[in-house]
Formats: sequence, structure tokens, C-alpha cells
Amino acid sequence: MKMSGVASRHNPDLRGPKLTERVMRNADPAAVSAHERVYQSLRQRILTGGFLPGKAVTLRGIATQLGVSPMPVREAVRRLIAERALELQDNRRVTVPAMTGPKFEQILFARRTLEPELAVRALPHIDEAALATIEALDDGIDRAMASGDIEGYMRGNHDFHFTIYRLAGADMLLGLTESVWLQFAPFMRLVYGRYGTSKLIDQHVLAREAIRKGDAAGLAKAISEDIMQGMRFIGEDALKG
Amino acid sequence: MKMSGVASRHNPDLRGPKLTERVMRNADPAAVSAHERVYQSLRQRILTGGFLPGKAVTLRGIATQLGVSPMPVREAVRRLIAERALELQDNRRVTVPAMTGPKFEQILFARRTLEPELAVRALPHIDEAALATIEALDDGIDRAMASGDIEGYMRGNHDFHFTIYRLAGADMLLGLTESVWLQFAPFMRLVYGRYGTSKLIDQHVLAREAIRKGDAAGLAKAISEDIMQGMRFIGEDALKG
DNA sequence: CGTCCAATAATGTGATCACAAATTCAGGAC
DNA sequence: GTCCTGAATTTGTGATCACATTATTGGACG
Repeated sequence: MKMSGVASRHNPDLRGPKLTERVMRNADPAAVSAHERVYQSLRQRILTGGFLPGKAVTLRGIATQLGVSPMPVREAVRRLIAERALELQDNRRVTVPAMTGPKFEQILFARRTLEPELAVRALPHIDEAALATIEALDDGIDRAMASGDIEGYMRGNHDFHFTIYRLAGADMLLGLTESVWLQFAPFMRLVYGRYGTSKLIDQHVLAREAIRKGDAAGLAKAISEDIMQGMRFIGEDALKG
Repeated sequence: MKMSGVASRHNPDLRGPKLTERVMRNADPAAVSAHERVYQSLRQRILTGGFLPGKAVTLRGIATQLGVSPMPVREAVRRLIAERALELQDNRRVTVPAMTGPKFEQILFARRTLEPELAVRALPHIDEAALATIEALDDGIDRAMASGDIEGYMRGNHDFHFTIYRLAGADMLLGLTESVWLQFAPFMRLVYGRYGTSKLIDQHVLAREAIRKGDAAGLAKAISEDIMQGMRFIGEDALKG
């Protein structure tokens, strides 16, 4: 159980027998740091509802799962805590925070303020190719909804919104919005898991139309409606359940 | 220069001679973690303009300055990067990000959307004691302005706004706002350093009046004006300089 | 069968080491 | 002087260790 002084158990392609013989950092120049990979992995998992709110997330557990040492996990988790995607409670346990009524209401306010703005700013930059991508994403959402693929629906919905928002070229506002999504996604997943995706209505058609017509006011309204509809659906749970 | 296997050079009150004899973690039950202290320290320094935009911040440098090992600094810095208070460039250097025109505009939008809302939400919870605190802070600001104490002015201004905002009980929106402040504070300091604080006008009087009268619309307007005035002043630099 | 309580394991935190990549520095050529 | 170039130093990153604290477990007692 102690396992003292043994060469890295983490990096798979480690061969050298001596302790510091071969650390084998990734030599690829385009390589990305381990904590970045861990971050992206955890982030994606949170956004698609891969973690249950309230359930503890352990550093060593994630590290083993992802085949890295606890170190990069610490940095990734710290980052996600800063973005409020994770929460560090007094007992030092790291969990996905639970939803509360007030928090839900604040998220709704933030979304309705930020996202229509981002969409409107993006509008002039949505060319034919981008529109095609967006519509393909929406079609994927419909398929996921029809087949009850919750994770696919959530990933598609996120991608649909953010491929639009990214085109606004408003990094700072985009960052705020990303943080907001990280905060409600796990809860969204909870509700969908309970009620399924069958009751969902694709509100994105209005947005697609507004984009095609270059109608800024219409796009803002469509995004706002989409937010309201989706959030009302899960909000029925938030305030009561 | 190898220094292998020597007891901690960091924690000052370390006495034990043997390696793992005495790590001397803080035994105080109300103790806060080292990275939290480092975080608060760096954060305060950023908010009062203690770092120059563009200047590199080194982990070991901060660690030495604060008398801790690089470890907690890494976590604090990672957190500040997530809040966009610091920036990790490709060369792996950590710096305070520079201001750009688009970023300035987005910050302005975020502030004008979030802060009046927070103030209005706080209004019902501002009692006599809180109002006294707020007015005392504003008086401090006036003194700092008069004496050209830029750092004092910035700290006072931050505290003035956030003692109000905190009373809104809207943690999530407050977090977004904190992140926004961290992003413009260093630049604000730059401008003040160039032109001084003498041209500033205390716009807080209107806010104080609105609070006393319980006038929500008036408070929102006052906060909005305060933001516009302060940001316009530094914005003259942002877009041209 | 439930309730303590001691022992055991697991977890977050901080320190240190090793290393590759980046930066800085020294000195030589022009 | 300026520009190069290779050595020396510094820096961020990942791994590992040590430790206090928190959770969990396993019986003994009621």
C-alpha cells in the first residue's frame, strides 16, 4: 500500500528503469499541456452532465481515470472551481455544486442578458459556411432528441449556441457565458434524465430563420425565447424539487 | 546547488533538523490554506494596480516574495488565469493582460449590465449600518483623491461598489462582476498614474442619495453614470493610446 | 439489530525534485 | 557600437513524497 519510490506509473510509454531516466514529456511541438487536456476532458464531461451534482470528485480518482498524475488534475480542478463549475466545500471535498432557486434565477438573468447580445454581435459574421455548420448542428440536435440521447442533445445544444456566439469576436463576454453554462449544465442533465428529451421543442428554427434574413432583433428574440423555454422546462424542478 | 533533501526553506518557523520531522502546517483551526492567502494577496495587488500590464509574473518570484513554496502560487495563479485577471501566453509566461479597444468595450457593456442590477437588488438590504459603512468608504475615496493616493482611491472605489453589490445576495452575478473588475483594474491604474486623480469627480454622491431615498431607478442610473464617467476617463486612452 | 469508537484508508495540501523550453548573458566577429 | 551564438540561468510543468485531516470500516457492546 505504500508504494514508495517507484518510477512513474502514469505515463504509459515509460520504459527507462532508473528513476529519473526517462520522464518522456511529449516532444510534439504542437502538444498541449496535460492539465489542459484534463481541463478539457472534465469540462466536456460537466457540460454534458457527466457528473452528478453533489457527488464528490477526487483528484486521485480523476488522475487514475485519465492516466496522469494528480498534479495536472489539481490545476484543472482549481481552474474549474474558479469558473464555478466545481465547488470546494469546507471539508475540502470537491463537488459539482447543486442548483438552488436564487442561483437558477441569476443564471437566467445572466443568460438573457449576455446571449442575445452575443448572437446579435455575431450576426454580421455568419457567412454561408458558418450557417451550414449551424444548421447541421441543429439537425444533429433533432436526431439526438428523437432518440433520447441526452448527452448528444446537450453537446449539440452547447455547440449550436457557441458556434454562433464565438463569431461575435467578443472573447470577454464569451468567457462569462461559458462560465454560466458550466453552472447549469449538470442540473439540466439531472432534469432531462428524469423526464427525458421528448417534451423538448426545437426553438432553434426561429433563430435559423432570423440569421438567414439578417434580422438582428429577430435573432435576439429567438435566442431569448430559446433560453426561456429551455430554462422554464428545467426551472420547474429548480425551485420546487 | 543541488540542495537535495533539505527541510523546507519556506516556512519560517521550521526548526526540526530531520527531513520529515516537522512540516509545521498551521495548526490554527481557523487557518486558511496557503494558496488562498496567496490568491487574496495577488488579487488585491491586481485590483489596486500593483502589476503592470504586460510585465511577466514568475511563480518562483511571487513564492519568494510571499515566503511560500511555488506550489500554492501555482494554484493561485491558475485561478486568476481562469478569472482572466492573468494571462498565460504561448511562451508559458504569465502576465497581466494588456487592454485592447474591443475588450474595453465589452467590459463596459458587462459593467453597465451587471452592476446597476446588483445595486438595485442590494437596495432593500442596505440598512443604516451598511449605509454608514458605504458613506465612510466614499469619504475615504475623497481623501485619497485629494491627496493623489491612487492605490487608496482604487481600493476604496472597489470596496464602495462591492459592499453595495454584496448585499444583493446574488453570488453568481457577483462572481461575474468580480472577474470583470480584475480585468480592467490594472489598466485603470496605468491611466491614473499618467494623469493623476485630480480630474476625477466623485459620482457616488448621487448613489448615496438614491440609497437614502430608496430610489431604485435613481440608484441604477447613478451607478450607470459612475461607470460611464470613470470608464470614459480611462477609455480615452484605451482606444487611442 | 442498532450505536459507538478505534483503527484503517483515502484525500487535499504543500514541498521538493527533475526536466524541457525559454530567457538571459558573455564574448567574439564585424 | 551592433549583431550573432553558444553557455548558463530561469521558468513552467509534471511527478512524487510527506502529512494533517476527513471518511470509512469493523467489531464490541448494548
